[in-house]
Amino acid sequence: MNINITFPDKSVKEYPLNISPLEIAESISSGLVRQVITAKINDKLVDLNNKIMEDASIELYKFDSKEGQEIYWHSTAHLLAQAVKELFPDIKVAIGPAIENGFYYDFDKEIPFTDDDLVKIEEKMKELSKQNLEYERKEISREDAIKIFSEIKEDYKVELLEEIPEGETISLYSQENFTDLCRGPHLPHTGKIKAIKLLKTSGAYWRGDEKNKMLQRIYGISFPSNKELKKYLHDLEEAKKRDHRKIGKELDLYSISDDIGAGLVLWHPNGGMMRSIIEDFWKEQHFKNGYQIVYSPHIGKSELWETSGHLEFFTENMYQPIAVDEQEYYLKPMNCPFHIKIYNSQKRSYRELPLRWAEMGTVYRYEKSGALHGLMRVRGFTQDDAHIICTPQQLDEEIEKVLIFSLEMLKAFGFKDFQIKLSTMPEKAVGKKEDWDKATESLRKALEKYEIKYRLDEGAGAFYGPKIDIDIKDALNRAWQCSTIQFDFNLPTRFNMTYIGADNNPHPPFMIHRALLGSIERFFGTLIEYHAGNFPLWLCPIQVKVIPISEHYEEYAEKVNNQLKENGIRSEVDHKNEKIGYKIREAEIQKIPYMFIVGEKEKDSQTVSVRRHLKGDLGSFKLDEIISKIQEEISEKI
RNA sequence: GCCGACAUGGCUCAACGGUAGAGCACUCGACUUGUAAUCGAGCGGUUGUGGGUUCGAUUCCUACUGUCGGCACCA
Repeated sequence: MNINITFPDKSVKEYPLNISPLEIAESISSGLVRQVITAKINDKLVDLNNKIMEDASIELYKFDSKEGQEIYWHSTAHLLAQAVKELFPDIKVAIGPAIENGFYYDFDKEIPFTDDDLVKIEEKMKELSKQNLEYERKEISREDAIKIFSEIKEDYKVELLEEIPEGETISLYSQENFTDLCRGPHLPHTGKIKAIKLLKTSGAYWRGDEKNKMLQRIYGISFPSNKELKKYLHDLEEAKKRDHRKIGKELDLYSISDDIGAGLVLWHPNGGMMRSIIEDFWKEQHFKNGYQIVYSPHIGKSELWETSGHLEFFTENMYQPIAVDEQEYYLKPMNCPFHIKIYNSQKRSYRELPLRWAEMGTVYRYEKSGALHGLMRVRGFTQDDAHIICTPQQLDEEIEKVLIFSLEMLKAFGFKDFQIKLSTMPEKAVGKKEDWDKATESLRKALEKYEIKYRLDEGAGAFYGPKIDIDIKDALNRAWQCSTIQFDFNLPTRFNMTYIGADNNPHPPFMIHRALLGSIERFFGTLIEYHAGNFPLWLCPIQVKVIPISEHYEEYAEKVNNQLKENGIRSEVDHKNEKIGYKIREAEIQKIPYMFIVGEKEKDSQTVSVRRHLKGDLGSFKLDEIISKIQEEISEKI
């Protein structure tokens, strides 16, 4: 008896009943047999030896697909666990999934793994992979599975099994004498795993809960060829060169000093210049978008933070109070209470709304030491904060406006690649359900109206309201939340905010917190990594370095420099008594976009020889000509 | 906060149970230079901080501080 197999291109071929995806691959090409990792039969991923018992659609996946990689890495995780169990029979295994880049496996081991252990484990994995051990699937009852894992004292597996709902298929995968609870599918055998690298170890809580035991995690990656592994490791090294902490030091942008305190940032003149440009642009854009600027102090009395609820809910993130005149003052962890106080300073009419109040507000939060990270996670930072206070009728329009504003802002700085998520009501929340629904709906509508791709994060909203967050990834692919648009159903009530409606009655307004860049510090960190320090011209602290060939041309160099300055271009003359090659090298390392080389020729013809960072010599230009070219580049923000 | 690793001049890094060395940077001198490092000399460190072991520690132990990689947190 035969069955019909439909391929992704809609072509249909006839095969004998009980044929496997691997056999189908064999019928196509030997190259495919070598490369195929998994198959989707009727939209379900299966092992390659899975028998097909009816007419079906098929899709074969190689390592170049997301599906293929996931299965490949997941199988490598099993191989890792097998190797670890062989070397350390007493440890217990927990879980080991594939992740975005590679895989990990968590183990319960009293003494953490050492670097030497890692080397040994990797060797063992390679040894096991050469043995072409088959990944065998077996479906069994829950009782039997619990029995099996209880006998071998794999408590974590038993715990997982006990939580699998009744009636669900339970499958085990074994290679040789190692058996793991797993949904699968897997590679046909370990021999498919050619190149393996264990990357790092770390502690990780069982089931991601701080209250649980800390397990030992091993991260790794694998590829079908050594060449791909090498490339991956090379790319990783390259990515590390874009680290804002490294570039921040090299370009003298900022520093963080132990003597001042962890997570407290010093902005050096170069970084300060960039920050000032960013802030000027920010302010200009806010005025254009109907915002008003407010300012508020860095500290406030304890009563304020009691009213706001921060002392109750946020206290472990706040610095200790300062006692003055029998009063306690706290450094502000947020700006909102101050903006609300401005609002409450007079009776508000619906005719005034919406109000959009923005502030570059510097806040202090006591972040846990382990959370600190360069500019990305600090203890003192300046939020580009704003609060929008409006009526329910104005909600949709305000959300749309702020969403578009925020995307335009990121685009102005060159960001094209970011992830947007919509977070909805968590289990513990304040405020009326109907307000939550209205607000969430408003956020969702705005995203959909502009066809913005987003991920729905159910239950991940703040306790006080739903939100849209925009994450930007750093050089090592770690996501950092920058923009955020959050509703607040907590503070307006706590501070009893109202406006007088057309009906002459007081009504509670809607309040939206939003930060477009997030914080200047974090945003600057992502900006550095995104551009690898090769900033768009308009942001560069020094745009042109005028480099005289020798001391004889310093006068002409100064003349050029002055003309650049008069035209609003940030320039400097290199007065060092060095050869031209040295000075160019230095300017290149400093990533200065334009170098004007001036010597005899240039002086005589009143020109400059232009070199562009990373591009090289552009030839000779009349000064006016290159100045207008640069001005154009600056105004276009490219 | 938790797990692990690490901490040497401004920077990058070396060395050692017997009180530290290189390159770059910086200063001075010579050279007067044509698109990624000219040569020479000099300056610069009580080896993160405190305690302990030792005849002697920067090296070994310990606590703290900080950094790095994860985990957790992220109003």
